[in-house]
Amino acid sequence: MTGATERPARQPSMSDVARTAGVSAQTVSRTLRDSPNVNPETRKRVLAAVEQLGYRFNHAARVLSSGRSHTIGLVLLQSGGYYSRSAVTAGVEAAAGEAGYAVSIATIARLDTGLMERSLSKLADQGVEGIVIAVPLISVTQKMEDITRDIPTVTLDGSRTASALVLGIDQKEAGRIATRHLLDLGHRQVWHVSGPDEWIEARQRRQGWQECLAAAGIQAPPPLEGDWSPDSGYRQGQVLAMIPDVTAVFAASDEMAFGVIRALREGGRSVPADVSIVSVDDIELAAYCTPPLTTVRQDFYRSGAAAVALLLRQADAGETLVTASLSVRASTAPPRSR
Amino acid sequence: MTGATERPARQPSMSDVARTAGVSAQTVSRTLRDSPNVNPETRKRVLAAVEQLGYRFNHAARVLSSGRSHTIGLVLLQSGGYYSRSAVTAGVEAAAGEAGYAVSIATIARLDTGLMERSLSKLADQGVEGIVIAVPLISVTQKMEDITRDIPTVTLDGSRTASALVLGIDQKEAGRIATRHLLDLGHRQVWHVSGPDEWIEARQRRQGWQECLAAAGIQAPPPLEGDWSPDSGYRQGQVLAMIPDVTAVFAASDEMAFGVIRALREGGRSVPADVSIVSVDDIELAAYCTPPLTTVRQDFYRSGAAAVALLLRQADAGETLVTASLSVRASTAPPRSR
DNA sequence: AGAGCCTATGTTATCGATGCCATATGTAAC
DNA sequence: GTTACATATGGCATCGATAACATAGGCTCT
Repeated sequence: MTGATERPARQPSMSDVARTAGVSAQTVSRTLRDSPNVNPETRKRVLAAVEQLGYRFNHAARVLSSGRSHTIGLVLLQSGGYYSRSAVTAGVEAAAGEAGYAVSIATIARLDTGLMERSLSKLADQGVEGIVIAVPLISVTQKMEDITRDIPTVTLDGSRTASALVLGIDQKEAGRIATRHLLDLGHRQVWHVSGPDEWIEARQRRQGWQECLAAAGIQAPPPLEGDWSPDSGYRQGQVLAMIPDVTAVFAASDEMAFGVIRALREGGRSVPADVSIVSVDDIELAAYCTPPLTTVRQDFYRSGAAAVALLLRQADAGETLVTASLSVRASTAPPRSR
Repeated sequence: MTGATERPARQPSMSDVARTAGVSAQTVSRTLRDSPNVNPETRKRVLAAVEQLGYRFNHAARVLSSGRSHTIGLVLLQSGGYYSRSAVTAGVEAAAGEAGYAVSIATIARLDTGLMERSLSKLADQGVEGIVIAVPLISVTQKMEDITRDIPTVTLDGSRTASALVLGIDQKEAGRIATRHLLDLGHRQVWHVSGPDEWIEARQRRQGWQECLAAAGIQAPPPLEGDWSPDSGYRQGQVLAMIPDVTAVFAASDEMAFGVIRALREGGRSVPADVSIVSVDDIELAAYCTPPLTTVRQDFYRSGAAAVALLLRQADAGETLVTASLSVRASTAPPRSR
């Protein structure tokens, strides 16, 4: 028979705990939130009841009644550099976790305004209290503006909306450092394999390269555009291999540099004896390939963490949080004297 | 003065929309969930009101009242292979997104039972409807059992709890394929740089290697243990470089293979002329290093997506969802005839 | 024409925790 | 010995959406 005492196997709630501990639900709530005014004796009873029933609180209910979700949204691009994506994610997650925030991710398959809008909406619907955008905003739509106005947002690549904070990684400086290094070795010209033009990071690195050459009185050759992938580096490397004068190349990412090196080798050029290469990122593998890459180090993990700190108002927007530095290894050398 | 019409700038709710559209909140709810019984005329009015007020629904309220969170939790390890982590994340996110689920991530800094418990608790508290565990479960505690009993869980590395589903990536097979390839080329012995022993994946790959050698009547040399990092591969490679007999090495990951190759080179051995190397993963860079790596491909993206499908009961547990296949490139060759 | 059944819509209770206010002690101050 | 204030606890409304039930027309069928 269908007795009155029948119980569905549902999660115990706060009032179940309260009943078991012989107190009110309110007291349970206070105990679990470490409210000051709870008798140690009572607290012990409550905690025992929690343990006994295997109680765990209901996030949704808490969010609804407190109006705080304690969640941060992270927007990532599915393609475009496995390394940086992982590192940023790890940094965001670590910093958020430390501050008691959960992270909800939204990946977009490709750079597309519609997809971007949908991702932001999805996060907004989830009630995230802050958003970290780790993909470039090519064009900013009204809807995107609306959402980023309502919810604190940090962009990690230098693109900006009216109200999003921008975390200052000085990409131009990275381009300058790389180019400068090659010029200092004695090279008279530096070619560039850039990232896709939609990426502000790519544009800034290219700008740094151009400015550095200009400062040295050198007319920059046309940049060769890749898409961050090793394969795109390979294809542009094949182009470079056909140009006899090339002695120095600045690749906008380590992964592309791998491709460039392979193409140059296959084209009969030795690295670094014939051609020197510098890139940006300093992924873990950079030190272990042949030759070990000279590259400009960027701390993605740290910038992810810094983004969260910014969101949570634990840091100021102005701060230059992440800097670039050169790791000199074996893919660069002075030009061969003729 | 403090008029009665004063309005806090809070998000509009369903009843606000209802009022504007001149219908009940229930009708708004039905409209937004595409319930069949709504007059097209009414629907239009409701949608107009939604648009006008910039209404977006409250996830927490929906979760609370419907009892469904439409969220999947993903547990990742912070270290241990950037590539596989990203790829799994992307796969999980894509599959989840397609099914209308959000993804909440929990990263653990290192393999530690306490951290693992905390991550699972965090996800459970958030009311996730399923969990994908992409890190090895070294030892399974009672608490972990409890949570995975309540919430559908898929583990991606072959470790198991009493109730978690296991997605069958045949790591043993990967080890066998790699070893077989080297033996087929004529090598009489194959050394192994393995992953950390805590990882079931590492153990399985090692087992495949051992079995394959045993089947060929070869006594396996002691495996050299790394931690997946290129650096650990480098250190074990230095050991290998001191052993004159070594002609073939099976590295448990591409990243370690990079390190092994570097060490062997520095030790005066040429790859593949003196020593052949096969590894596992087929990361994007594998094709572009020097020499291009021969490696066993594993589709992490697909396995992430498959894990979600399993969770959502759109696939059966038995299915062998992800297979391994060999990508033969230039890091392997027949042994030098003496 | 009335039974029976769809369709479109409204009403009310409910999910689980918290905010706010009320209340009951204890206890220090005048 | 009141007043006054801190400590410990309970009661009730509330957050925003949905489930379950209720109702009011309009239609079909016998």
